[in-house]
Formats: sequence, structure tokens, C-alpha cells
Amino acid sequence: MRLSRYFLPVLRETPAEAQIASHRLMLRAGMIKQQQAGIYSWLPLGFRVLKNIERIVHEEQQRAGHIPLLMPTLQPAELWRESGRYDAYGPEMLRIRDRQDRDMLFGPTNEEMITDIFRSHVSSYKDLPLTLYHIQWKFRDEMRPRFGVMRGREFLMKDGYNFDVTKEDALHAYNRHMVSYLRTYERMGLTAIPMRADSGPIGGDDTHEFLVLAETGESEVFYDDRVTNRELGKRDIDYDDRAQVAAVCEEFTQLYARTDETHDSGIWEAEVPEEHRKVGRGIEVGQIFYFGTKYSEPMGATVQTADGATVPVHMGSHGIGVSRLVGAIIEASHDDRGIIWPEGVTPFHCGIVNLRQGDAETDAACEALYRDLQGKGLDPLYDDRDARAGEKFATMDLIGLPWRITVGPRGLKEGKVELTSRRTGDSEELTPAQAVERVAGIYAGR
RNA sequence: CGGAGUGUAGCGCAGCCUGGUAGCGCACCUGCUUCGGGAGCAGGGGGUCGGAGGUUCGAAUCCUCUCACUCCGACCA
Repeated sequence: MRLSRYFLPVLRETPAEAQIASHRLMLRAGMIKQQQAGIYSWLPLGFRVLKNIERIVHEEQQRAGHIPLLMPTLQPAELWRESGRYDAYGPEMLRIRDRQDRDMLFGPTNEEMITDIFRSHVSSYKDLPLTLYHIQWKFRDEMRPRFGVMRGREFLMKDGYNFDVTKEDALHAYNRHMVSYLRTYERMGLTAIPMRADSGPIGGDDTHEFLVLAETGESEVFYDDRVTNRELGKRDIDYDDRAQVAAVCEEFTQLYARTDETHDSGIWEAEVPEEHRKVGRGIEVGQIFYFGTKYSEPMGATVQTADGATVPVHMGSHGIGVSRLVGAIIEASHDDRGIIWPEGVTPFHCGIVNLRQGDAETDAACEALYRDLQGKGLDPLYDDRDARAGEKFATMDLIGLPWRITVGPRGLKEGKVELTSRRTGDSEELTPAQAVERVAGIYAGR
């Protein structure tokens, strides 16, 4: 993309309402525009990041064998009356009435609807296990939206639902989700720690929240600091191998890590050596639940087993806050000049800064780089504006592309361009061809 | 929902107390000079001061109502 033809309304000054880094930076980098309290338009740059996150979630869900579909944002009140949640949910649920005076709601979650789909079409144990998920906009009419997309009223969320015959099968689905979530967050450059959590209004027995450590997090967290060293890395995981999946879960949850909701100072002091006890704050970026037959029973989602019995299915639901992750990643990865995107989610793979727009040789070198990077399947952002060097650098730093190639007459005299890491600030003088190879190498396999 | 604030140009703000028909910086447009970390000079465009009512000869300014947004708290992916 050529910046001169893009829509990137960056702000030099910080809008007054933004309190935390991610909100400030998303507004300044032209990623979002607030339309109402807690409701945002996603401008092109923000939209790219959102889509990248969404893509990673899709890939990892499908890798785990989960099946995508799409349910509507508007749901009939009827279904929610069946589960008893229509009255239980409270004013957080946005209630709407259509022209026929039918009660509807803008879905805050989809347990009822997915259960309805399931019971309409599945009646045999032979069709299980089954995990269906979608990535869809949700609405929760928070009393007090804040922190930009981190706590909006409208938000994009991946929510998945597993259906199993036995509790044991459902717990495997739970574990499968845990592992797939760990992979998902790692690909986004995040360390998200699974913490034993409280089940809240969705209800359930087993539940873990995934938290990204950040000063601005909404939850207080207590953890053994060795949990931050865990990494899934490139290991091969067979999601059908129950023992392996369970072992990974055990590995990632054996050390103490809890939010203030479930923190137990007795266990804390007994199990965690004092030098490893850490108290901090975290941003919740996902949660998994096993809740058994809580919805299947009242809503009649049953299957027939091999011996002819009719049993309600065991279910769980599993969410990832897709839009919230955009903010969480920035909270975890920025400096005083701007955002620093992890390679996995960056809106453009690298920036090209033309220091002397209009100079024939410099322009030609930039054009060639731009073309060659695209030829490698990369998506560069070429700053071809007729602007000064300082402004171009400031823009690149602000929008946080992890790599920048700087092209100017001074370097070109030696046949060199400069490749700079946004994260470390380290620069290397390379020939254009070497720079292209280097950037391509960084993204190979992503 | 309780408490506290704020709405004046795209963004950040001043003007309001002490009424006299709107200003600054950045951004934007034109020209010239500049050009490796947010340039300089000159010229220019843009606002029915959130909305409605009231007081007054006259309201951004005073009064009433209303809407929106923000912050702290309770709540929350």
C-alpha cells in the first residue's frame, strides 16, 4: 500500500478522553473512531489488525478440529426465556422490539442459540463430539464503557461451544480449547496465562481465564512468576490425543495463578515459594467453561446413546475477545513513541520510508523495493508522501510496523538501504536485495 | 446507577466570573525556500460556541430544561 493513497488519519495530539496507552495509541494511529460510548468504527489500519487476529483465531480453532459457522447478532427473546436468562441477565442485555412488537435482543453471547441449532439437527451420540464456533459482534450494555476497545459495549468475540456425550469427553474439549488458546495467543506475540477463575453469570464448574499481564489490567492477579516462562513453541500437538492434550494443560496450570476472585491466600502461601510470589494486574483475553447440562437440560438438547438412553449433552463454552485483543496487544507492546506490533498481527509487514520523495534515484529504489517485497508475498506500506524525514519516521514509529526500510540518497550512494527493528531500534545497512531477503526470512512460515 | 466534570474549527485549548456578535497552537489550502527524526517565511479557507427555551436593546458568556461524552466507584469479555 502506498501511504499517499491510503486512509491513515493519524493525530499528532492525544485526544483528551483516552486514558490508557492502547486507547490513546489506537486513536492517534488512526485505527479507530469512537461513534458512541463504547462503540467504534474500525478505520483501515485498525481493521487490518482486527482481521489478522480474527484470522489467527480461525486457523487455530480449525486446527483443533472446531467448526466455524455464523449466528446472527439479533436473537429472539423466546430462546432466552427457555433458559431462564431473559429475566436473569439484567439491563446489560440490549432489548429491542421489532415492528410486530416481538421481543428481541442484541446477543451478548450465544449459548441458547447454539443449543437450539444443536437440538434441531443432532440426535445421536454418533454425531458427537462436536464443537461449533463463530466470530461475531456482541453487545453488552455496560454501565461504564472505557479504555477504548478494551471495554466497549459492542465487541467482536469468538465464542465456541462443545457438545459431548459424557463429562469426560467434554473435559477433553475443555482441554483442547485451553491448548488451542495458548497457541493462538502465542502467535499474536502474547503471553497469556490461564488462571483459575470464577464462572460468573454464564455459570459452570470448571473455568479458566486467560490473562495478559499489564499494569492497566482490570483484574488483580496472584501468580508464581515462573508461569511467565512457559511456552508452547513449535511442538506438535495431536488434538485427538487426550493424554497429550491433558499433559499440556497440566504443564500450563500446575503453578499457582489465580485472579482475585478465586485467590486463596492459604494455598498461595503453602504452595508458592516466597521469592516466586508475584501480584500484578492482567487483562482478560479469553475464558473457557465447562458447564455440563446447564443449557442442554432445560432446552432439551439430548442425544440417544448406544444403549438407547436419551441423555442431555455435556457442554462448554469458550470465548476469545477478538476486538479486545487489539488493545491488549498494544498494552503489552508499545513505547513512548507508539505501538510495536508483533509480526503475527502487524497491519503491514514492513514500512518503506522514502527520505527524498521526488529524487529520481531514491524514488526508483523505493519503487523497486516495494515491488520486490510484494513479489515475496509481503504487504509493505510505502511512505511516498512528500513529507520530511522526521514526520515519516514519527508516523512509522506511531503505527508500529515491526520493520522499517529507510531509503535516502546518502545510503544509496553506497548502494545501501537501512533495515531497522521497531522493537530494538537496531539498524543494519544492507543492499536492497539483502533487505528484501531479510524481511522475507522474518515472515517465512507465518 | 451513585459521585464529579466537560461540550467553542478536524485535534488540543483560551474566552464565560465582570453580556457588546469568537481567538490561539497544531492540522488543512496556495506560493517560495528547505529536506536523514514531527521545518521556515508569506498569504488563505474553515466554527449559527451540543440542542431547546428564557432574561436582555444585545447571550459562547446569565437562568431553566435537555442531549452527548469523560473521569472515580459498583459491574464486566
